[in-house]
Amino acid sequence: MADSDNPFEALICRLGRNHTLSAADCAALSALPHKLRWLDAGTYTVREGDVPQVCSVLLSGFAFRQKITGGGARQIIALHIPGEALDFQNLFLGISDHNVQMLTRGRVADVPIAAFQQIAMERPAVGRAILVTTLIEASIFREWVLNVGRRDSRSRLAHLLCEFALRLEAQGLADPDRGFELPMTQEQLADATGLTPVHVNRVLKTLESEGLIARNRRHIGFPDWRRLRDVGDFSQRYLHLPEREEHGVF
Amino acid sequence: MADSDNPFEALICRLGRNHTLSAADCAALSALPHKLRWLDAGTYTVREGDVPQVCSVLLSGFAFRQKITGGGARQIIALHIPGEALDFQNLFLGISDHNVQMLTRGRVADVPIAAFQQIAMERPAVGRAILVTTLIEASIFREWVLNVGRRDSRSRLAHLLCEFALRLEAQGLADPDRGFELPMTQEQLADATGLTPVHVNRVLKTLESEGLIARNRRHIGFPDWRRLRDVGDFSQRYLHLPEREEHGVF
DNA sequence: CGCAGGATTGATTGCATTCAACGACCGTGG
DNA sequence: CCACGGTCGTTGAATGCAATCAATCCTGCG
Repeated sequence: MADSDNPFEALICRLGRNHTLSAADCAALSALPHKLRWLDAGTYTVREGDVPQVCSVLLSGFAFRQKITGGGARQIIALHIPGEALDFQNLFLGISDHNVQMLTRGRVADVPIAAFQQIAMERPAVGRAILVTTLIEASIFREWVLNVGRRDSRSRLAHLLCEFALRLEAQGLADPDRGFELPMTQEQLADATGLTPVHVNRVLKTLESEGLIARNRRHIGFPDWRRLRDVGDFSQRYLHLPEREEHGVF
Repeated sequence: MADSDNPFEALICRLGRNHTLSAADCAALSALPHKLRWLDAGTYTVREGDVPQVCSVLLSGFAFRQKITGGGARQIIALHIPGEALDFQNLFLGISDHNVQMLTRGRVADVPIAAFQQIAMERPAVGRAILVTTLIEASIFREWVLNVGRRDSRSRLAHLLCEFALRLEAQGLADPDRGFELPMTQEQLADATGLTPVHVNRVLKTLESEGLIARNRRHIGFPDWRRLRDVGDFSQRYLHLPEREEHGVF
């Protein structure tokens, strides 16, 4: 292991967010065998059709899931932020039905699938935490079906920005007051929203001109979170974030 | 219990499809406490915002998941056929983030959530079978994001029909050679594909005139399955059906 | 018979796409 | 240091797919 710090700290925090883990559970998670790797943007961690042998845990940087149509059109299905495991979806399924790729350069810890399966079966609380995490991912998939199926371009983008901001905040990776660095090109935004890059560009400019977002290169600010949230028809219920008092700004 | 037959037979068969269950596991499932109910088309089994107390198992008829935008547009997220549990997605999540509704009149067995949680925690094989089932549902959500996000109307509808046909067949509920009875209005098809009812009507007529489907009221036949599959850009990998020889017709 | 829900058809509109070009930024290498 | 190439972002004009609006047609049913 390259560093003294526990690389699974963020993951444990993430898993513990929706289901309490004992100290022993956390220790077992920390002791998972793994290999650390740096991956460049665009690197695949899972390919459709493969039978994954390891489950990568994202330590830094960002990743995404995508599928491609026969015609070559790409749809981004989900975004992943540090602290999330990239492969729970494939843990028990065998052949992968989609691709997982790095959005930016970042570091991952590759854990053998068998090790995750074992810990999930031997430690009910961990198994349950993993199940809950995958269920939340499924909830996000559902919201994306709605987003892409029934919202107009303006709402779609606003919704995507809201989701990303809130998830970053929940993981302690961004202070929404200051906005965040959106690690995506407009082409990737297009693939995530089912639009074209050109149209994404126009909609972003619209949102900016309306004072709903502030842009500085890839940095996105939220001058009027409430209104952006309304435009994006955004309700955070589907993220199943733990209970807490209303956030000041959000 | 109203009838002598085991109402969970189809569910057990379904759960066992992707993960072997012991006789004891099956017996435990069969012994789940439950109440049988007949539900009319349109009846909700879960409502967004509710904390479900029971998990309904669909015994006959069809059901679907849906979400509504603030503007009132509805998106159908998934379809459910007999033998499927309607609420694994909410089993461990608390507040439901979407609605589940009957598509047709049908019969369900309501099982207390706690009973399902208990059996899942006490019987690792059952827990794993439930996990795998929810992962497959998630895989279907992903494919729907792609379908709605990146396919044109013709492909979307063709894809939907292919999926439904294959799932019915896998559950032994339809013989694809003879087609099947599609339990949806064109408006519901529209909500499932992110289109308008009017456009669904036109696309269906196109598919029919091209010889890709045969229609007789709600009955859909497949005069040229291969071509329909191609038009729908359909690959059954994402359904994670158990391995077996290629189907004669499909 | 008449009603109601769903299916069908036509005419028109509009949102997003497509095609094409240009511009801005950045790292690289001469 | 600056020219160069590549990626990404921006803009304009034209096109097109699906939406919208509005009737009309079926068909089962009370």
